[in-house]
Amino acid sequence: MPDDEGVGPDRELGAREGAAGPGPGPDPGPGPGPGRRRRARRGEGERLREEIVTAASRMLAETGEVGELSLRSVAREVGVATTSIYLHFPSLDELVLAVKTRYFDEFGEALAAAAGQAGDAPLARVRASAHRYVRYGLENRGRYLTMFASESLPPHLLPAVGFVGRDQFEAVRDEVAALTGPEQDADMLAIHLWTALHGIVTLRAMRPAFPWPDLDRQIDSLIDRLLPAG
Amino acid sequence: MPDDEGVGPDRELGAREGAAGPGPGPDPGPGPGPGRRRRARRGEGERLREEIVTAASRMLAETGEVGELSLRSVAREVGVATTSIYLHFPSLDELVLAVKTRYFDEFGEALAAAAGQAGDAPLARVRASAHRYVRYGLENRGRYLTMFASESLPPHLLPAVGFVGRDQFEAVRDEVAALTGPEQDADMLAIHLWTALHGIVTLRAMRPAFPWPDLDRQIDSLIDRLLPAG
DNA sequence: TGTACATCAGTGAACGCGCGTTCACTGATGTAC
DNA sequence: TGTACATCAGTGAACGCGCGTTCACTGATGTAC
Repeated sequence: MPDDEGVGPDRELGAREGAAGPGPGPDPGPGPGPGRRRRARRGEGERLREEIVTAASRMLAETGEVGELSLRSVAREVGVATTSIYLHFPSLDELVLAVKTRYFDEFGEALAAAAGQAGDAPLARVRASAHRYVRYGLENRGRYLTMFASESLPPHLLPAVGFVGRDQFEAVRDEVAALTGPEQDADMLAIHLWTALHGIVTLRAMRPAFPWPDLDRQIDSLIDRLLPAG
Repeated sequence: MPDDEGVGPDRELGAREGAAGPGPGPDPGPGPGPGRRRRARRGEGERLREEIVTAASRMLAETGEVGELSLRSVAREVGVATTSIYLHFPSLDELVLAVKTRYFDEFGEALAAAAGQAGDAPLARVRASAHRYVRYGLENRGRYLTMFASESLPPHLLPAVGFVGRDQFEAVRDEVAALTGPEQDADMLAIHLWTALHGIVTLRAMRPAFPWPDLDRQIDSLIDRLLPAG
């Protein structure tokens, strides 16, 4: 047995009532059923916090509609009393902020990975980042809309965040700057590219009935136009 | 007095209780007060429909959040019983559709007017359209978001609309096609321009804290890059 | 010219629902003595 | 080793609110006779 820091077995997340279930029913599943959730031990209250963020993240990834998320629906999804959310988040806004933070982290990692796999050639890295940006946004529509469709955070929370999405912009800008060299206005070019990619994701998401061209061809054509041939 | 098409005096929209108000109070203003709304005469029931669309349009223009609009809040704004909305719209979705239709009409007119004022030179017309597109979107944030932030219409209504925004795209495309000539892929170029302009509007609206460059400079720079010089 | 009646335009009470928030409570886990 | 107690993690009933939707009703306007 490897060193487990004294954490016993059967310690998986979201575990509810062990072998000593109350009834003969084979469905002790989710929902506010008769069996209470097995409470975390002292010092492990953060486990519920993690479950809450995960559930809210899953729900927002599906709908992308921040306004449709409710405290009660998250509690239901986790299988916990509504009031238990308050143990970890003072309001729904703070929960949404935690979810957004996670989304941006994951998105940033995906972009960095794409550039990393593309090797060292600047143009290849820009292309890879751009394709990954759009593909990620379209494949994770709910996540992307939650990140960018509205700030939907109360003003007092914004300073803590800076402005979200900056990392995503800077990832693109660094690639562009490496590609075009110092004599070009890399900031302006990167803004062109970022806003254009954002427009592609959101318009395709909102107008699926439009006769869009092939996605890869569209992105390549855009880059050919926007960035000086290198 | 110019020819007024026989429409009598005192026929303004939203008129409520004339000189014969019930009480001495100087405030027969909005809200479900004691005085009932003066009912329209026979055959003029469409007047209320117009008032409802206007009120909903005003409310969505302020917030841009379709999900926050409720039947009851619209009725309150108009100063009418909630159930009266049903006299003209079978559901909130149909009302929102009517508002969107109006928004797109107005937006299309603004774009056409901008191109018209720019004269006959293709490049000048493209520039004018592009600047007007972005400026309109930013100055009418709520309208623009209502038009483009989500379809937010039930599937059975979509076929009736085609897809909204097509006129706006085609206005841009026609200008681009006139500018670049037949040997270029005008559709692709117009899509680049449309998605980029859309990205500029929505990202600026959602991320006001970002250090954006001067708007006109950004748009001109974008056009210089996207469209073949000439 | 007078009167009964249909219809048009709109009202208002009532329903059940999901919501955020509050409050007092529970009961296992760990700690002090 | 045993026991009283504090605390941590979570429950569940209750509140008032705005919502969409239903239903029976009202009452002025216009029309038929």
